[in-house]
Parts: sequence; C-alpha cells; structure tokens
Amino acid sequence: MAEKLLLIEDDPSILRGLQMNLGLEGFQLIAAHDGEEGIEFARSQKPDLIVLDMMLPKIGGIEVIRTLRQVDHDTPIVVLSAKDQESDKVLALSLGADDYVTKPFSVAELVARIRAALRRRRIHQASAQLTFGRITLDLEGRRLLSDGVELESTAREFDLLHHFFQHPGTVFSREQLMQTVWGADHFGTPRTVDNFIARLRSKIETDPDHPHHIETVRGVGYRFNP
Amino acid sequence: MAEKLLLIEDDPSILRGLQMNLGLEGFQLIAAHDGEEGIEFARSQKPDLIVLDMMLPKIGGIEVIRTLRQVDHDTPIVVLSAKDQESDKVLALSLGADDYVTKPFSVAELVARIRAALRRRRIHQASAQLTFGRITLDLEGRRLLSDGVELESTAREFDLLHHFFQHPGTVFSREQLMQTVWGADHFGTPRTVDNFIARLRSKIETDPDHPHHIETVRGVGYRFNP
DNA sequence: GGGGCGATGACAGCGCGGTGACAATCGGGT
DNA sequence: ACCCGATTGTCACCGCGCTGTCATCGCCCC
Repeated sequence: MAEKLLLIEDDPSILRGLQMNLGLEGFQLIAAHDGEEGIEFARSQKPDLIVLDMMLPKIGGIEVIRTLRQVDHDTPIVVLSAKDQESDKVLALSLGADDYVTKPFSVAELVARIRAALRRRRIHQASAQLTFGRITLDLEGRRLLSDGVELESTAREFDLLHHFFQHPGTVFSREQLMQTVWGADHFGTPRTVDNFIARLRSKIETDPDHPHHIETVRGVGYRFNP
Repeated sequence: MAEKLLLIEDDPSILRGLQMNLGLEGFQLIAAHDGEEGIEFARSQKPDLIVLDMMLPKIGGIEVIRTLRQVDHDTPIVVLSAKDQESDKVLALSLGADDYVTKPFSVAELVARIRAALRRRRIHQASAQLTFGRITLDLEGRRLLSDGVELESTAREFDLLHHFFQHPGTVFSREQLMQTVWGADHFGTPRTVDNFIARLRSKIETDPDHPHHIETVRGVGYRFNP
C-alpha cells in the first residue's frame, strides 16, 4: 500500500491542497515545483505515479513528459491542465500520459483517476466496486447500481456518493464536502451540498423522507451509514 | 490540551523569539540547541510536534529528519529554512516533514502551519473514539454511544461532553465551560450550562437523580468522573 | 430555619435543514 | 454554428427542533 506520488506543481496553493487531500487519501507525497525538479525527482525517487501540471515555469509540461518517457515508459502520468488547452491534451496523451484532468477539478475525480491509473498499470486485482447494503458503485464504469440494476446518476452525484463510500460513518461538514468533492478552488454556497444530498437520497434511499444511508447531523453536516 | 512542541534551533535570538511567541499561543515548549539534543529530546519527551531549523551545527536538518523518521513516523515536523534552499525543502518533505516555512517567516504563518499539522495528525489518527465506562464518543461520526447503542445527542451536548472527556476529573466553572464549549465570543447566562448538564445527565447517567459521571461541585462548577 | 445555590420544566426565538423553482452552464447532436 | 436538453448551482421560503432564558422549586450547608 502507501503509493508514492510525485506532484509537479508550481502553484503553491494548489500544491498545498493536493498535499492535504492526497495525504488524507493515504498516498505518500513528493513535491516538485518546476519541471526540472520534477524530472530529477522522478529519477531519484522512483514514484509510483506522477501528477503533472501542464502550466509550469521554465520547462513546459509537454517537454517534461517527453523527457520522462525517454527513460521510463511505465510510470503512469496524470496531467492537470486548464480546460481550454485541447491541443495540449491530445499531445500529452500521445506522448504517453495516461490520463487527463481539467482544472478546476474535484479531488474526488483526481483521486479516482489516480487510482484507476495505478490499477491499470499494476495487475492489481482489487475489486473496482464499492458496495454498502443494496447500493453498489462501479468505479470503472462510474455507474450507480441498486440491487444490481443501474440508477441514473450524474457526475457530481457519483463523486459525492463515492466520497461517502470511502469514509463510511464519518461526519463531514458542507465545507469539507465542497473542498473534497467540488475541488479546493471551487467557490459556492454550502446550500448546494444540501441539494445534491436531496437528489442522492431520492435515488438511493428506500424511504427518502426518513433517510437511512445519508443522515443529517444537525449543526454539523452529513454522515453516510452503511 | 496544551500541545508540547520541541524546538530545534541553534540561533539564540530566533529561539527566544519562538519561545516568546509560541508560549503566548499556549504551547508548552522544549528547546534543543542542536540536532543531537533534538533527537534525544524527541525520544525522551514525546512532543506532539517538532519545529526544526534546517541550519544546524554538527548534524544537519536533513539528517535529523531521517533519524527521527526511522523510529517515529507520526510526530509532525515543521521545517524552518532560508528561502533559497529549494532543494532542501523538497528533500525534507519527501523524507517525511509535514510542512515548510521559509525565513524570514511571520509568527502568524508558523502558528497556522503548526496548528494545521496538529489538526491533520489528529484527524489521521485511527482511534477516533473516547470511552469512559459504558459511554463512548465516536468523534468521526459525532455519535454518542452507551454500551454500543446510539443515544440521540445534539451538537452542543456532544461538544460539552467531548470537552469533559478530554479533561476527566477536572472541575470547570460555568464560565470556563461557556468559554471553551460555546466559544470566547459567546455571551449568555451561566444558567444555560446547568440546562445542558441536566440534559446530558438524563441521557448518560444510569440514575440521573444521583449522577455519577457529571458531578456538581457546589460553588464552583462541574466535574466529569470516568 | 434561612439564605443561596443548583435542578428542572416550560417556552419563545431563531438558526438550520429541506425543498421546489429557476437561472446558468455544459455538452451533444444536427 | 446553433439549438435543445440535461446538469449544476443559487435562492427563497417553510417548518421543525435546538438553544437559551426565566421562573419556580427543592435541597444543601451554614
């Protein structure tokens, strides 16, 4: 366990957010602040996966991927980039990046992609499913199943429920959920969380008026019960 | 409460500054003047967090981190260093330091990072439960359990009992409880405390008329007995 | 027996969460 | 490029239950 990730990210605030969130996810982290450092650490530290921001001072992200892939074809690379850089995306993937997340991104999505990339690379046979009660999350297909039959769920709904499934029994404030599911750089009212909770309840709860799985903790936030 | 910090700092003037400022923040302080002393005190004194200056005589900061992490992977380490030592920074973090502050630093920033590191560790700790007798507080789920079955409890009730659990056997005046549980900026009558004590007693005491856990100390306040 | 302190039940205010409607945004298809 | 539907996010209003205060009663200690 305890996969070692190399984060190549020059923006200190995003870096801190990543370190905190990915740290909580149980990853061991190494941080590089520009492309040069990134290449150096990729060689010296042998990370299990590299998270690379395309917007870098000095050497650009494309150049970093090219250099890395000259000596190492195996370590998965997950790329972060602004959403309008479509050309970068294609180029990065063709150079050997494994996956691509556009900013602003939710930590849940990033984590999902990191885990997926790690899983793909290893022959790690862990079940790509999380099940509590009659509800199952198919992580690979990003599908929500109840008793094996699919329930329609949107991206946010899935991410939110995924986060709850990863931390059953723990209370989260609306602010915490905003941070981890919507992303550290997202700004919005806490009320939005309520709405998605309501939508999830209407789908997964047997009796949405008396929810069992997603419980309200008054004055604090919400808790997921298995 | 009163977290114990170990300061490893050879410069006497910086050390004095840290002692004064961090002392005022309510931390308990231990000072080591070089790396050897630091390692020794880290082992003997079991501090809650270590503040480490990278510029040290004899053994360097990197070496100190490496040595500390061989036996102890948990105690957070916050590193101080001159701002141009970028490589040290990354190396320190990859060796297991938790956070990094560059000199010249503001005390406010250092304090913020210390508190963040302490909080992160507390969250990360597995056993988020406090148990006395048949009563258990599940801190992650914010649940109050008696013999393992959940008792309904409101936010305030939980916070108040949580405070008692953290200081068993200590008498608190109503004013102190108001300050710590309700918050320093809260204004209200001391009678409110009585009410919440009564509500807690009715829930957790076997015989609420002759309370055992939450004892009245006439003329003073209340005390929690395990 | 008296004074003072704590216990407790009642109650009013309001803060908090639930929810439906709507606006903004995204994305896919033609 | 345009349109249309789905998704996402915000707002406002409603209703409930927590919270805090008061008044009264009881009890302990002097």
